[in-house]
Amino acid sequence: MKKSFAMPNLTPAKLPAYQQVKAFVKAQITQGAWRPGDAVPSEAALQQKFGVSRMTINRAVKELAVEGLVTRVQGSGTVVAQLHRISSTLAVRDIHEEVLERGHAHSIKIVLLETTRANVALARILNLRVGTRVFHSALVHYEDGVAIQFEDRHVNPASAPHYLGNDFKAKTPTHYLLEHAPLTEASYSIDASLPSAQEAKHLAIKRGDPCLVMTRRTVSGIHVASWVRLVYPGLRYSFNGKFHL
Amino acid sequence: MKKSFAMPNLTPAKLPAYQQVKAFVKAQITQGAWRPGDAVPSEAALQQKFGVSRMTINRAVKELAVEGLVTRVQGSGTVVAQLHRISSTLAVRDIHEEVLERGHAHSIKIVLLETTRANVALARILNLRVGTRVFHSALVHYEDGVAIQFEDRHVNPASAPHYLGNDFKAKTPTHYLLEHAPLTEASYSIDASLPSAQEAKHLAIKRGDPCLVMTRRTVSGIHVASWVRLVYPGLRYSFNGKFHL
DNA sequence: ATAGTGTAGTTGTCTATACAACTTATATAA
DNA sequence: TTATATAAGTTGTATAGACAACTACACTAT
Repeated sequence: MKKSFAMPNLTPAKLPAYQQVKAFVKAQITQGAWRPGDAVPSEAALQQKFGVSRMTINRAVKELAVEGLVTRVQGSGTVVAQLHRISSTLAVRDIHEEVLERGHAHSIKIVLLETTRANVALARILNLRVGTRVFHSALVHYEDGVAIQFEDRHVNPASAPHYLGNDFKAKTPTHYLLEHAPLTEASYSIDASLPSAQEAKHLAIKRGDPCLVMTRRTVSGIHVASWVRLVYPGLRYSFNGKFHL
Repeated sequence: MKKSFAMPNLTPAKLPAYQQVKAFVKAQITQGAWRPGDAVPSEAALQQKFGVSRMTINRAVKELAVEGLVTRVQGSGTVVAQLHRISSTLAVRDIHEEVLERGHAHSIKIVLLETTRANVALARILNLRVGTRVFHSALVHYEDGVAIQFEDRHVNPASAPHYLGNDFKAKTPTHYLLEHAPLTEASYSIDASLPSAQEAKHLAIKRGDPCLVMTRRTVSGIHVASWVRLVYPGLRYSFNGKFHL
């Protein structure tokens, strides 16, 4: 007899013990019974209450701490966290895949591919000496023929010496770099600003149309691998996120 | 003798075993020895290698999975994750505290406080019937006298029946709502757009100056608690995030 | 008053073991 | 060929216990 027949399991299965403990604590916080700053019962107390081992309680509360619902201090205790966080994971990922996932066609126009030399500002960003050779690429990404992103990127040759040899029509810069320069660190900034004349032209928008601009600096090992400015037409694009207890 | 004298502890203390395991796996990924899609050794294999109990290995790899570096499938195994994530935690927090943390003075100007009735769009957002009473507040936040945020908020009376009775000069809407309507769910969207005439006036910017706009919808228990539009002058404000392996 | 000591309570780490749940590949039977 | 069953391997959950590390507080000696 197939197990799936014997146990249709239409009713949700009993939750693991540690999940039940988590759910209980969450409920107290959600319903306002325990307010920010209030003490959460000690592991020993919860162990008594639920009749499970301390390791199980520890796992539950530790996970809640990772999720930011409670704050733990060794030797002192656990309290309900002061602020609820929207944990939004921003993926450093290939826009090619993003577009395909939406069921649309992705295409690229190459605007510029060159080797140039770092000026003062770029040298500081990439942590290089002024005048060092750096690669420079600029391209436009289209979703179903509509321009959605202007990508202006500078790459440190020490991280990806054959960057310019890539066929960007087949493999995006992001894809190439994730392959050839494993990411160890990244920082980004999201601004609103107006496009440059070049950006406006390639995105087919007016100079006065606001844009979302993400600048991102990625580190691979000991080198700053790349610095990129991604310009999105503000009227066609937004960053979204969600959070739930 | 004080312990801090006896043990200056200038050399970093020996890491816990699970941290060492995590560091090892991270290093393999960082250095490119294990590439996305590659299999990570089984817990049994790592247990052999490090000579620790399986629980310790399990903790290490499980945490790496939470951090998004590896993907685990019960019964199958662990593989290096395909895409590295920028884990940026966006805090739903009081701008009052934010400003104070920067060592600046925070002040508020109340633009509008009223009770109104939900139109079709607002009713759908707040999950109410058209015509239901809702609270409406609009205010400007200043940092050292400079306008940094225009806050336009609609609140569901079912979640915070005494919202309008709050002294907003003393307690911001965010603060009040976090206290009176514990957050259970939130979703947000970040756009670039131009300010309305009213927003431009209160933020002391030009109609053509781009703005970062965050719209946020918060849920408390069974009710949609509030919907808010936060307008930041794009030339003075940005959202930042960081990620590291 | 001040500094140090001790103690109880709390969280952090780790072990050795056990069984459950699931995947994959192989062997077997219809 | 097509199901079905079996087995081996892997991760998920849970236990009971132990010791370490740290905090907070009361107490003591100076």
